Amino acid sequence: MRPRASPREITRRLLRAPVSEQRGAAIRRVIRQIPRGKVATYAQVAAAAGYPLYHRQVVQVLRKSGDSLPWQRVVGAGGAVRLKRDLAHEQRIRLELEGVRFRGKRVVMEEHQHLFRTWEFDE
DNA sequence: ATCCTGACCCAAG
DNA sequence: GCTTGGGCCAGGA
Repeated sequence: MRPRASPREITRRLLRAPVSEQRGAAIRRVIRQIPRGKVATYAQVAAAAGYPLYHRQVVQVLRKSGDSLPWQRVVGAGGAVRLKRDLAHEQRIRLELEGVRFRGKRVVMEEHQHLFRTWEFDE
C-alpha cells in the first residue's frame, strides 16, 4: 500500500492542476493591481493570485513580461531587491521616482507594503 | 527520468 | 544584522 500523502503534498498536487497559462494570467492581474508607490513581495503576489507556494513562478512571469507590467513593484521578502547589477539599480531608481523610501538595501515595508483585498479581514 | 538553475522563502543559529 | 539548509516550482539540458 502506498503511504498516504501529507496535507502539504495534497495541497501541492491541487495547486499543480491548473494550466500554467491560467496561473500566469492570474499573477499578471495581481501585479497590475499594485499602485504607484507601493510594493508586494513575490510570495504575496503568488498568494493573492490564488497560488500560495508559487512565488518562484512569479519570477518566470516577470522575466517574460518585459515592461508590460510594473515589475519594479515586486520585491523580495522584507523589501529586499533581488535583481543583480544594473537591473537592481534600475529597480531602485524606478521605485524612488514613485516616492518609495529605502532603509539600507530594503524598501521601508511598513510604509509601502501594498495590501491586497484578501488580507482586509483583519481588525 | 535526473540534474541544474533562477529577480525565492523562511526558520535557525 | 548575517549566513545556511531545506523547501519551493517549472523549464531546459
